[in-house]
Amino acid sequence: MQYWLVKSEPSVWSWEQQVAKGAKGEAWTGVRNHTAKLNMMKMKKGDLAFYYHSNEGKEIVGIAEIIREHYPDPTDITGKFVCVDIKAVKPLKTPVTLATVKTEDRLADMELLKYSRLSVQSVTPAQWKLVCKMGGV
DNA sequence: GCCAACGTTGGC
DNA sequence: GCCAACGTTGGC
Repeated sequence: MQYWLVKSEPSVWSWEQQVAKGAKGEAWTGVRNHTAKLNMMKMKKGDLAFYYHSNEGKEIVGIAEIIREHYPDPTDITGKFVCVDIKAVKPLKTPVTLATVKTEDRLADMELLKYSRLSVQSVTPAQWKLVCKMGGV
């Protein structure tokens, strides 16, 4: 069981849209970065991921579950990139903002702070627990 | 295979 | 809107 963090601009694909898809979930497409791709290829069915809103909000808003492991991204004409299917599990009671993450010493190593441009990141179990606690879950 | 130029992302 | 970080492209 591994933990992840996926990022989306709410104006492109928001948590609310993800929730509206329900248990069927939605393909997480459009990733065009090889580091992110490698992370997606490591994802297993049942793994959990934080759902982060970039640009607007800049906060972790919810928890999603990987419901289908990687397969070729249908939106990628070159066939090089992959996607996974995810579904919304539950929202954080209190969204954890980027500013809050920055003030927490124990989260100083989060990839969110180190590699701000990476759209699919891994999260350690310790980081996962702490962010859940901070988010009221 | 190096590296400069350029494009994109995302925080501020 | 600016800029830093970083990925990609293309000339040599």
